Amino acid sequence: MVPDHDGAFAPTTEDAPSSSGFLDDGKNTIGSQLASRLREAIISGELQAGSKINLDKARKTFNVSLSPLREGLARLISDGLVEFEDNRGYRVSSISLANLEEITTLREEFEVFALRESMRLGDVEWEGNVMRALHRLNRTERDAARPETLERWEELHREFHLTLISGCGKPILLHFCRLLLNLNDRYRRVFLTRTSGDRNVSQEHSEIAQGAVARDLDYSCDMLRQHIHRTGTNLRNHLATKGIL
Amino acid sequence: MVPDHDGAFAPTTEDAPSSSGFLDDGKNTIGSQLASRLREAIISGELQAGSKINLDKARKTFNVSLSPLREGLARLISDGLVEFEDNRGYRVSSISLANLEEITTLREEFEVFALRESMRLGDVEWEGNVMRALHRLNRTERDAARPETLERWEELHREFHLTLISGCGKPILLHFCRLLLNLNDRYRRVFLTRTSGDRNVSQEHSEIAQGAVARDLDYSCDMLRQHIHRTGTNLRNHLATKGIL
DNA sequence: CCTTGACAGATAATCGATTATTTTGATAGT
DNA sequence: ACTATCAAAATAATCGATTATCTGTCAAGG
Repeated sequence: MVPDHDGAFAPTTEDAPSSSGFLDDGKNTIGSQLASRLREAIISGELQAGSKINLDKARKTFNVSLSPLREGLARLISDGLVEFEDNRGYRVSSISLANLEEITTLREEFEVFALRESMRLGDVEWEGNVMRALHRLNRTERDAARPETLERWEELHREFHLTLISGCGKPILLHFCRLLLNLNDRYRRVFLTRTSGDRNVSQEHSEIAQGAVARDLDYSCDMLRQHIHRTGTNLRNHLATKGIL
Repeated sequence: MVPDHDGAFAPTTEDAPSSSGFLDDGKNTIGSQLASRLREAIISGELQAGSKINLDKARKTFNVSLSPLREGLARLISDGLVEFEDNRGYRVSSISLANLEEITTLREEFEVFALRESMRLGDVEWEGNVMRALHRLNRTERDAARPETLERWEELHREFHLTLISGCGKPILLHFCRLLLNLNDRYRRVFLTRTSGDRNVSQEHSEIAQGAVARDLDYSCDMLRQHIHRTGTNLRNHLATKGIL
C-alpha cells in the first residue's frame, strides 16, 4: 500500500494513469486507441466508404505520429473495414449492393452454423449469458432523435448476436462472425435509423434466444436465419431508395 | 471523392507470385517482402509455433528497420499466423489439436459451400482454370527427399483448391477460405511429408475437379468434403503419433 | 491534336533515435 | 528461507526526419 520510508519518490507502480482515477482496463497503446476511434468513425459513417485515407491529414486530425497511425489502420484491415495497397496507401472499404448481399448470405450460413454448434455444446453459463444479453438489449430503447441511444443499442445488439454464438467453442469461426457483424453494422448505422414498421425486432430476438436455451435447434436456427435475411432485405431496399449504387 | 471499387476484401493482394523465379521483385515494399518471407518461415515450421518474436532479433536477422517489420507482422495477423498483444509483442500462433479440428471443420463447411456456389455461378473460364490447376498439380511429383519439390507441390495444391472455389463470386468467402488453407497448410508442412498409403490424392483431386466442371453438385461437394476430412484425420493421427499435445 | 517524357508537388515508406512499458534481478525486512 | 519492493536491463511504442514512390502538369515531338 502506502510506502513509508524515504525512497526519493515512491511511484507505487500504479501511478495515476489519468487525472480522474479512470479505469485503466483496456485502452493502452496509442495504436489501440486509434484503432477504436477509427473503427467507430468508419462504422458510424463519419469516414465515408471508399474514401482515401490521407496519412498526413489523419496524422494531424488525431494528433499522432505515423507509426501508431499505421498500427491502428493495420488492425482495421483485419476487420475488413480498411483496404491497403503498396505505395498507394489506405482507403475505407467501399460499400456496394454485391458486398451487402454477400455479407448477408455469409451471415446466414456462418452465424446459423455457429448458433447450432452453440446449442449443441454450450453450457449453463452460456445460457445465462444469452438471457442476460437479451434482457439488456430489450430493455434499451432506440430513439432516432438521440444518436447516443442508437449507438448504445448497436453495441448491445452486437453483443447479443455474439453472445448467442459464443458457446460454439470455435475461436476462428467466432472471429469470422464478428467480422461479418462489423461489416453489416456499418450498413445499418448508415442506412437504417429505425426498423421497418412491419417488424418486431425485440420479439424476433426473444424467439431466437428462448429457442436457443431450450435447445430447439431447428426452430432457433430458422428464426435466426430469417432475422438476418429480413435485415438484409431491408437494407437492400434502403440502399436502392437512397439512390446509392 | 467518389467511391469506385468493390467492397471489403475485394483484391487482397496476398499471394507471393514467386512461381517463376523472383527477378522482378524490385516493385514491392520491404514490408510486403517481409510478410512473404515470414509467412513462408511460419508455414514451413522454421519459426516454431507458439514462439515469441523478438523485434530486435528479427530486425537484425532480416536486416530491416522496425517500421517495415511491424508492417509485415501486421499482415500475418490478418492471416491468423501471428498473434499480438499490446506492450507484449508478437508471437507465432500456437498449434493444437482443437485448432486443427476447427480448421478442418470450417474447411468442410466453407470450402464446400464455396465450391457449390462456384459450380452454380462459375463460367467457362473458371472451368478452364480448374482443369489447368488440376493438370499442373497432378503432373508435379512430390519427393520427400527433395524439399524443393514439396514446396512446389504445396504451392500448386493450394492453387488448385483456391481455383476450385474461385468462381463463387464472393470475395469475403474466398478470403476466409484462403486463410483457413494457410492455417491448414502449416500443419501439413510440419507433420506430413508424405501421404498416407491408402490414399490416392491425385485421383481424389481429379474426381472433385471433373465433377465440378460437369456441374455435378452433390457428387463434387461430397468428394471435396471427404478429401478435407481425410486430410484432417491423417494430420490428427500424425500429431498424436509424434507426441505433440 | 495526340502522345511521350520530364519536372515538381504530394504522398507513402523507411530509418535512427527517443520515450514508455515490461521483465528481471537484487535487496531488505519479516 | 520467503516475500515484497525497488532499480536496472530488456523490450516495445512512438516520434521526427529522410528517402522512395507516385501523380498530375506541361512542353516538345510526332
